Amino acid sequence: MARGWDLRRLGGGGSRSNLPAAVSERRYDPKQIEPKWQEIWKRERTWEVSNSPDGGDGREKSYVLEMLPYPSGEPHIGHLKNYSVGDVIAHFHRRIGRRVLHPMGYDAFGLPAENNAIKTGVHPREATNRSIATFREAFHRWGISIDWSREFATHEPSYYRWTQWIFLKLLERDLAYKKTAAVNWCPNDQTVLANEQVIDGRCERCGAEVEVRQLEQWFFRITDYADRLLDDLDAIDWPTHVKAMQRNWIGRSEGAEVVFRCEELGIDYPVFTTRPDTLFGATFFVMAPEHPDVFRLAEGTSHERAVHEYVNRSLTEAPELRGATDKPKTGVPLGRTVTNPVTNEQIPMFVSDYVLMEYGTGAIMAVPAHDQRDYDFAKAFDLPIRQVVSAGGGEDPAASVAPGGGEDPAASVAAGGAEDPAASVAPGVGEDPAASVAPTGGDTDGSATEAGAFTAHTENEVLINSGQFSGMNSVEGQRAIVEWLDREGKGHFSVSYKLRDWLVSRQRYWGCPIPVVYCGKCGMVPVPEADLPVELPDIEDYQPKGRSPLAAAEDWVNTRCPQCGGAAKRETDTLDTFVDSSWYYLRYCDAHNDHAAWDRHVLRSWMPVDQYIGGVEHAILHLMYSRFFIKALADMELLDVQEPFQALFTQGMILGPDGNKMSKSFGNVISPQPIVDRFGADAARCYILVIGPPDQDAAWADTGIEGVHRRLLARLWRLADELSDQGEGVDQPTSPEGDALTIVRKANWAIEKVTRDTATRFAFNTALSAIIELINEIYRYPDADPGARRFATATAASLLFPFAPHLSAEAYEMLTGRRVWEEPWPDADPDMLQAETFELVCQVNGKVRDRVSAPTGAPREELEKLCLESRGVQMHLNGQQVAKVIVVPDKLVNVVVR
RNA sequence: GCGGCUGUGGCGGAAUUGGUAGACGCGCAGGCUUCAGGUGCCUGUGUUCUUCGGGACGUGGAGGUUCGAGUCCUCUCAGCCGCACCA
Repeated sequence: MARGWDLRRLGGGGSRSNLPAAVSERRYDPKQIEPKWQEIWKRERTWEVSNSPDGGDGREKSYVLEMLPYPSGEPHIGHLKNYSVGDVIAHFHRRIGRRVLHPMGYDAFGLPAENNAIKTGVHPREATNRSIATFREAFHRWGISIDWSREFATHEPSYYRWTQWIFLKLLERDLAYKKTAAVNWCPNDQTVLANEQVIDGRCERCGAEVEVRQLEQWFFRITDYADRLLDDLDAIDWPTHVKAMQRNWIGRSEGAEVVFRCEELGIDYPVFTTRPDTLFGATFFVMAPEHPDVFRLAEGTSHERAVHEYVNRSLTEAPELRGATDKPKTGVPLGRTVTNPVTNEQIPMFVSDYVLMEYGTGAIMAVPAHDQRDYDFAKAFDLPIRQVVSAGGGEDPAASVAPGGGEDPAASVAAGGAEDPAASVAPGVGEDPAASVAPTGGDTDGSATEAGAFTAHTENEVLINSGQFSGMNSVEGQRAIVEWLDREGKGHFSVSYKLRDWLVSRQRYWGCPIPVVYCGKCGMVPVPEADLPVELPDIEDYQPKGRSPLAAAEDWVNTRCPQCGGAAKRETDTLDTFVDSSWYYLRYCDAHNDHAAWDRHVLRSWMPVDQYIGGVEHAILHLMYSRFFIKALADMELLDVQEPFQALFTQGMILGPDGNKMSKSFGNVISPQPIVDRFGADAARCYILVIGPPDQDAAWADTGIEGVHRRLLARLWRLADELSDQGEGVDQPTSPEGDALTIVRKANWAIEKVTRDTATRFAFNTALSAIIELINEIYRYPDADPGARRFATATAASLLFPFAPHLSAEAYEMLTGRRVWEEPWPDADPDMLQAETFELVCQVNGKVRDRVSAPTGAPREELEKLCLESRGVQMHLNGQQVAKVIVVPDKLVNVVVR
């Protein structure tokens, strides 16, 4: 230390004192600083927090959690961002006096390790444990403040024992069940997939085209919770787009179930509709190709053969081709009719692939006048189209649709007469089939009317051609029709969901075994809790062959029935890894409990997670499954919260320097480790946070990290070094003057700014900018009172701690000998937040014409006078009459002239 | 088609409740220190006109409200994300 100081003296030569630092041999060296503090934190277990009952020391709890990492190879830059954001929040909460739980673990089961095992023969456990070691090492080197005492991985028997226990609890409650169903099969990964894991007809993981197979599989009854999953979104502090995605996925629609009877076969076919008000317009009936009754219906009719051909073609068609919304409608008649329950008309039945078996009842009533898809089908098959709802009722219909209805064909239709100016307003409808018929179809005799196929569903709509219901608006009509159907036993109100039950079994090895056995006498028998865990055996051959590789482990498969003691076989499917990660945050609360998954009282002291941080890619799967688990477990009175994650923050992606998503194929992958090696963890963390709002995507730029290193970290270090022996205390000087006052004010401004940006907005980019501004200000006045500079520098170090913990700890220690994380978060001195003068903005007609210095808190009259007298304002008034003067105290004066 | 989001200098981005547009960083230009430097330090940097006083224009576009609009309202254009033949 002494040597460095001497060199500075020599080089400084007594001129401006910002020079000495420049010639110093001592430099900011993260390679020295970072390991030093990491060692201290590890040795002293600084970030551990206890569950002891007296731990209730009056401090408010805060559970800060980043999403469980899947350890594969090395961590990437997205991990660095995720844990940097989380660590800022964890540190900040500690510094403002909360008891913070900030744990870490690993999502250790899963396909990549297993696929690697198939290729290389290395046991998935071995590869996974290696990756875990690499991740753990990285988190240490990044200086993330983790309570390591609670660490675990989901592939450890001491963890999955409880995953199995939860499975049994769900089974007990009939929330886990087995059924044969059409499921998504990935031919590449040789396993089934959950609905949520199929993207555009392809496997989310490997991209292979998914096949549909009829298989017996395990499901969790998440649909029982659809309404609660939907409603409780209102009570949690999540980004709107994530809530929107969940709502969308749950896909609740209200409507009615209406029964259409096939008299010839004497079978009732219920359909679901959201538009029971259009029931009089149902002129035909369509079933999905997968509907179990299609062959039976067609049997003995002249269409039997055509139906077989059509269905077979549909079932073998590639899902994404079949799902294309723009392809022409196809289908064949079934040769049967059903009765429209309100008109008693016999309407023809069809089979068509635009009807989905998975939604509703797999059959629909088709209302071509008011549904685009049905309309397209009716046109293709020359079926009757009957308008039963009229937009706008008696008054000029155009009025209700005209604004913004340009691209809406209804506008031209509703306008009725072609003379109506509104009709000509609708551009670009020429290519729409409806448009060509619209002008003549405007009259309401019902025969040729294909109007309204696209009308919005509003209270202005009125039912027509609907018997006793004609004249009601469509909202009234819906209710009246369904009530009538209900009385007649032909229908009732109903709710439908897009959400399906969660398919949890996988025909793969590297996952949590499902704890049931199959006994010839007793059937399916759950493994008793006392016998858990059912341990995953080691096997020779990982190759999937359409069934789990576990099926070949005969010693393991063959077992005794827990009930009768007879020969039995184990379930060989394993659980979807999303099951493992649906409850891990509970285990952290009580990680070492070996007689229960958790203690309910301990859980009560930590749950829910106060701040969850992760990527949007988990907006549906992981987050929905976890919410389901919590609700189910709460219903079993095993815990006391209704939602796992009270607040959610979704961080944006770090893109490659070229602005593209980082990927090997673009060759734009930035790996965090070389960055940390070169600039240090503090610089890497700060750069990732200063680059922009953390919830937005941002492209990596090497020059940016150099900026942070230079302007923020190295300069703070130099200030601390320079000031370390220029005094003792770092308290705010009692009555600073001149430059010292300026510096002290800036420090207080920064305290206020950093606190607000960090606590309420997650605006870490502007918080860091404020610290840079403070450092710039200390630099700007090298000759100011060292006491003021020491105070400001210590303040900067203190504020920077959540972002750059190593350097901050070092700088703070250089100045004070104390540990910055043991200091309370600084409080801004209100007296220092306002100067005695401010720059008054002088405007004429809203344009800035001058700026003059004015005393803070000056009365309006004085400000008005100052403004009117200012040179710039005088120049622009030149004799015009002042109409009005607006005064905003301590800010501006606007002179309005005519 | 439905739902959600974003448009601000050469670049990333600031701007709290309607009140100085462009904080901070990068880049660029000039200067100082240095044997030298890709280090450090200082100054300047929206566009444009200028008689060097200053003026005009400027937040995707067009209107509107207001003394005053990046911010509020209406319409519109572009891009991104999610879902999608969901009855």
